Amino acid sequence: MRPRPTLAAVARLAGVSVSTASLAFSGAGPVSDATKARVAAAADELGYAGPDPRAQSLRRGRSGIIGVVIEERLSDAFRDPMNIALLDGIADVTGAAGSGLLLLTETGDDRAGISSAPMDAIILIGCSTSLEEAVAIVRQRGLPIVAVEARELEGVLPIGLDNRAASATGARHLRSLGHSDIGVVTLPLERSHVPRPLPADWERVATAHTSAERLRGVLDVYPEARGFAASASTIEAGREAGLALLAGDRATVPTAIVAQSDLLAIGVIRAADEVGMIVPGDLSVVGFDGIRGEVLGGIDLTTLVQPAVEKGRAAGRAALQLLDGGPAEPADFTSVFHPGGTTAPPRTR
Amino acid sequence: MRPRPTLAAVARLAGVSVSTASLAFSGAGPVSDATKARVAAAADELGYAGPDPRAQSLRRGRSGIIGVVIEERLSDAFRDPMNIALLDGIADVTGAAGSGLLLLTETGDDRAGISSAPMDAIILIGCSTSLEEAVAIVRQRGLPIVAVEARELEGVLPIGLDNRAASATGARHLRSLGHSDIGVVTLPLERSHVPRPLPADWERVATAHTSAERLRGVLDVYPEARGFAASASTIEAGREAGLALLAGDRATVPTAIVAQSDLLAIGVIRAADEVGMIVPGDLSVVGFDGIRGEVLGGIDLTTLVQPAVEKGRAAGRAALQLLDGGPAEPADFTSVFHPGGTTAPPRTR
DNA sequence: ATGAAAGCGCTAACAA
DNA sequence: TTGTTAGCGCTTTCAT
Repeated sequence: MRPRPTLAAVARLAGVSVSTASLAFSGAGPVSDATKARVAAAADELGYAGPDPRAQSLRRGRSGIIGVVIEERLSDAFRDPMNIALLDGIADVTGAAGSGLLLLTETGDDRAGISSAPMDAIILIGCSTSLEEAVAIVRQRGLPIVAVEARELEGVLPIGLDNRAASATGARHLRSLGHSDIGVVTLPLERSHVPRPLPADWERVATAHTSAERLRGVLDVYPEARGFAASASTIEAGREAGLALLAGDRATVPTAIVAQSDLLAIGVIRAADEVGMIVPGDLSVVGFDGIRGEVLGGIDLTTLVQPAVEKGRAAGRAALQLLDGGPAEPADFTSVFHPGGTTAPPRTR
Repeated sequence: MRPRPTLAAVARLAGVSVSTASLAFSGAGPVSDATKARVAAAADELGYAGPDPRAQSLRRGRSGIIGVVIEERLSDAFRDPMNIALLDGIADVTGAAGSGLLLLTETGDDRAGISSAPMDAIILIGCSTSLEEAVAIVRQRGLPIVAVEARELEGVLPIGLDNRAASATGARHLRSLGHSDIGVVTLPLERSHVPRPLPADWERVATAHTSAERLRGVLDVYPEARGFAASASTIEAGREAGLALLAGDRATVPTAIVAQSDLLAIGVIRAADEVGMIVPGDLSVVGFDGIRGEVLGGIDLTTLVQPAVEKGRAAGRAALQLLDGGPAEPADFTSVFHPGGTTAPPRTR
């Protein structure tokens, strides 16, 4: 691997000044065609691959990179279709603008990336259980910050979702069907993703904004709902939580369960199946997200459909606007209630 | 957003030279504790967030970023669990080394990223249908290149998989069961991912290395096998391909199908189901990959299990070694045949 | 239309 | 232990 030729070398060979060569390269600017051609020839001969992005970054004060911070390990994060949709939406916008996406995970003490990777802006997704620290670091660096579904935070542009209202809608649907005893399976509420019954002081310990909001929405309608916090947004975690809520005498068990994600809902349905309960005959189940495809196994889930890709696009757009120095539009998305086949009136007993 | 303070400013405030401040910051180097403290205090007062990564990149000639090139849109790429596993393996190694992963897609004319993003090395994954161009660009830039399951290419460090041999193993399994008429559902073979029967001149038009190798493996055992090229590695594409191969009179239809991915295999099984064929009674199905989890829907697929995460780790390690200037170890992985419940002797007819 | 010069913020020699 | 110096490769005034 030869040392990479520099623009200076090209200029020298072409017999022009460095600045002229630079202009000739960028295409724009007043350069005679003859000169342009000579520069091109020289570049070709030397195998010049274009301006060094590192030098460009320094000179222009821009790296062309947008960081995306994900809380978990990639394999976990990508297990949830919502994250993928979100990322896809972001990539859609930023890719079109010529910016690359730098994937940063926040696992362990791996603050390295977030505190020192070259980036022009940062988008925080799915990292609600440890927002503060990330934000503190990034803010110190003076980078524009966009956060998807995070608690309002000084200097952070929010991309929101109507988690509380939408969840309340789902709950009211159950109420209108006649359910009076329901359970909630929440997404992880705190940093320590330990599955466990919802503690009484959850409001105090909860650091995950999305989970808390969705929970509040349900409690708005069913203040007495019992809850169980799942360990992750996976089918397996949902199943576990479902088994926990459905354990015991049939008469003492909830007649409906609101799950905070569709994957959790599928897990709950599976749990119901395992304990011999029919959905929706014996148990109604409501999800959240509106995922499509294979994982559903043909189930028409009653759920709240959120515009995940659009959310991603908005986040990407906001990041681009912020780093352009312009004011960015905070966005607020609305979920749509989808009445599916997993809810029905409770069996009279 | 104030202009970001520079190291020079910190040094001035602390009353030391810039180089001393630099050393004090990096922790290493001989600096008195008193000085260190003063520098720290100054940094604190100014809100200095550490060295500017852009300047560091230029000075050190390293950006700390490793590019990962994916052929398709993210949403497509992430639909295949193998890609996620691969990425996870890569992230595992590179993350530990403090390098970030820059996600680059190769969609459309978006060569921007790959030709000008700041990176120290690049890993090509799942982009076998348009390898050459990508490699040409990157090689020009003088970046170390690692390619996963790609055709041997000058200056590209290969991370291989025994695609041909493993596929042959799967085929021989079918032969030993007594099958004589089999079909193959291949992954996309060319750039234009159009689903269609395998053309006679596939060897000439195929640009996808993995698909071609797996196909050769099957043809080594069944030279007469009929093929159908799927449009992607998805269940739906597999179903489509399956329906195509299983159309027509039961007597003229293959008794076994080798699918080049597990997702395709599941699709084929679904197709079989739709045309009223029982797996494995009426039709044996072999997959490739060894995915686990929900998508399988409880099916114990006969397949070839590849070490995807390990492959990713090897790719990450290789990239790191290359950019350290050291020689890197090409790696070659082996798939393990897993005899599952989707293959059986053909029904006598 | 072209050239000269001044840094972007940092680090790594080398000197003191 | 600390300071001085010289760039990394490029872009952007400003002058010609």
